[in-house]
Amino acid sequence: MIKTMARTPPVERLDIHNSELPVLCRACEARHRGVCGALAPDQLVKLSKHTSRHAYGSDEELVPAGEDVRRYSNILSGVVKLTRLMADGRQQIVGLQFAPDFLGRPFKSQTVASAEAATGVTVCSFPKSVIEEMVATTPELERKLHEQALKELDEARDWILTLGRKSAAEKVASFLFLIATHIDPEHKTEDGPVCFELPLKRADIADFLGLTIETVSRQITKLRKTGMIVVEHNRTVTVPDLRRLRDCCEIER
Amino acid sequence: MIKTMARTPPVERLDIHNSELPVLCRACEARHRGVCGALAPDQLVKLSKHTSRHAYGSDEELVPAGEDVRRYSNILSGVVKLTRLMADGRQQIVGLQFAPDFLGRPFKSQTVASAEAATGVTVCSFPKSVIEEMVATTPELERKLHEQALKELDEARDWILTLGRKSAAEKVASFLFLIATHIDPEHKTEDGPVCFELPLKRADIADFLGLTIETVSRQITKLRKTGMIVVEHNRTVTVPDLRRLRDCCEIER
DNA sequence: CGTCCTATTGAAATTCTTCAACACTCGTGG
DNA sequence: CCACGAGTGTTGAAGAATTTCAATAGGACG
Repeated sequence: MIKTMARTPPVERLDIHNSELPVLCRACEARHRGVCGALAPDQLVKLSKHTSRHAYGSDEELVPAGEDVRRYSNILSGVVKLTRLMADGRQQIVGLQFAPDFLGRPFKSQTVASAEAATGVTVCSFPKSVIEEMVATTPELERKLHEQALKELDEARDWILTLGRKSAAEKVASFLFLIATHIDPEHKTEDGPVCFELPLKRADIADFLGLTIETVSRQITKLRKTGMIVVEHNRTVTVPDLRRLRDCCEIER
Repeated sequence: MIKTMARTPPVERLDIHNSELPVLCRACEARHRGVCGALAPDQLVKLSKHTSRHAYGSDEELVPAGEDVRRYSNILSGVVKLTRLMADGRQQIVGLQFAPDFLGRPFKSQTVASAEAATGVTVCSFPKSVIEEMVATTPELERKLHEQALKELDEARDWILTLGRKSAAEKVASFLFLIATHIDPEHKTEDGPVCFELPLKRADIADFLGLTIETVSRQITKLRKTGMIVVEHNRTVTVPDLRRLRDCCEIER
């Protein structure tokens, strides 16, 4: 599970209104840091009437590409990959989303990318129409969605640099750094030691980095052998010194 | 040049109010298809009080990376490249913008990418503060900006696929196809013959595609020799059959 | 006419992919 | 309890794609 912002929930205000909130929303992360934070209690009540939770297993498709989408979602837990497919089967992950990100393309019923669960994923979903109605009357909601779009755009452009100009070694280091700094919402450090579960298998990492499985594997081995990371059970990664890993990414400016 | 929306300008309404419009805005493209389309005449008057036009030569910097930005702009003509630089000098273009795109990162004073003129560029610029004030009171303006952000996000993800999974030949074909379909706002065809000036020199194309100048040159030569394109004076490109070029991009889904 | 900038082309070097073999884990069922 | 297969990950060697280095050419401009 991952959070995108460090802000702590406004506890007192929450206590006051908690009884007015739908049961579903009371303990929900997205209520504070996600788009629902822009909604008033009565709006949440209205929304929750059409809301349902879903769980998906690894590699299950949440939103198929090219289909008419009628529902939007909030990611409650897990990691979602947005993937694009080419005619000959080549695949590329064009975005990763973590809780409590909003899932869906506002103002468009079709997306070229499909959304798949990378790990186990739970979402809270609601009809497009209800959200679009609320967007029209609640500027704060549009602001939230706008800000998420801008954040995703920033991230996409970061990734364009990585894909276009970095070597395989730097790509893998950049990926690990990305996960290390995104996987734990509280632990927003950029240095020191970190330990986490890789949310993606090698094939997904390869599709994210524009590499092959084998190259990813070799680069991970290299990072292991230089002590940059420690890997257990293929998925559990420990980074003894995050700053040293960061240096492998060659990011700057 | 690119359109953000398919909607045709409301001609009658324009005639009625034309005399109320600032002189600068009357003939402006951004007035209809850009963000200014969301503004009422009195807002345009207010904005135009703080507005100024600027012209930039090729490779001039419009917005430096990492600096505090106090002004936003509309691109009136020309092509702007958003570039990111790595510590060792490697460079990547993370986005291309055409008239009448909006230039600036709402809600943030710093950007990691710098904006440079790829061709000669003219912009209409205004203080950040004025726009942010108007955004707060004019939902249509935020909507426009939101939609542009989403459009740019879609384009960035298209490009992630190109960078991550396409061969050099497909990348160059994709770039030419992109330019061919974006350079002329009126001529929105996806097939038939097209002729245009390349807005980027080889070094820029390389930085956009994550390749070297030499590879770009070789791939262009290959496309020339197969009759896919005709090139004059290094910059003037004719595509006899746009659909055939599109097939070289291997896009799908 | 020389210089700078841009673009092209060739040959060698490097990086990454492809193909192939193998190892590990986890369930299932004999 | 072990064999089996599927899914996942690692490693090696050969091959292909792209980069690097180097040389050349053309145009614009003083």
